[in-house]
Amino acid sequence: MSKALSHPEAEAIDLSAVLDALRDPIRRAIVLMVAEQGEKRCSSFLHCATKTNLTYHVARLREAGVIRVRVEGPARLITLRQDELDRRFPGLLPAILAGARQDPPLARLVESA
Amino acid sequence: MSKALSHPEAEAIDLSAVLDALRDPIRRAIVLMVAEQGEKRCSSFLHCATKTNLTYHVARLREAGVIRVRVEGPARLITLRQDELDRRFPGLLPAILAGARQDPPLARLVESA
DNA sequence: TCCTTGGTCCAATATTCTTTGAACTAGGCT
DNA sequence: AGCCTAGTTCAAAGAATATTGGACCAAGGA
Repeated sequence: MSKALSHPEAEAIDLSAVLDALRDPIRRAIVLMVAEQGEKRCSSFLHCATKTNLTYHVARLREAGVIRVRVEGPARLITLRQDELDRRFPGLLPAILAGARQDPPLARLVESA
Repeated sequence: MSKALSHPEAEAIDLSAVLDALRDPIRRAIVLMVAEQGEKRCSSFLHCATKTNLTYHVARLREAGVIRVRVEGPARLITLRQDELDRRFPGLLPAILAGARQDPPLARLVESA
């Protein structure tokens, strides 16, 4: 039986956890790319970090409530919890995404995916 | 001769550094209180942490570009770099402050100051 | 001058976060 | 079955953060 990936409820999303999740450039790159291109699989980010390390970063984003991960066959598909997040912390995610877009090295990471 | 406290230029403020600074509840309490009550001295926050520890947290906020610290006699006076921050990352600080206000334990910290 | 107030600085510890390799599992294809 | 793809798990090592105590310093008042 496959383990159910745990996601916090929308109302339980914690500000410290979200800021903590988004303070890392690799994690911001993942989030930015999903924001711009929609659902992505983990392997789309192998140019950012090793496989093991990606598992770690994706788990942090998921546990913070920033992304949702669903299992489809052998792959994990990642989406942004944009609406839920914006209801809980209005304006926060858009502001951070805008900041991420201004960052050339980060934008380059997103390009190269 | 008194050391000149270093503050990053407005354009040099880094998103990772800002999120890093604001991910800590003690630091958010400091920022929230200065946002609501205007200029404050370090000692206003002694109920949040020890003296030494406050020096540390205040330095992190300053080095991230979130607050400005000026020396007046024996005291350090703290203000928010609200306008500069909002020009660099529009909407970010307001969103985080709004989130902080929703947080009962944090709001209680601000009350008790 | 001595004392108090308001903080700083340093060094040590504790904790937490990040990264890695090696071994593993689960699904799907042939 | 055997193999590949996609990703997980674990343990260990390394790096960064947080917290504390003790000594210190500078300004201002008695």
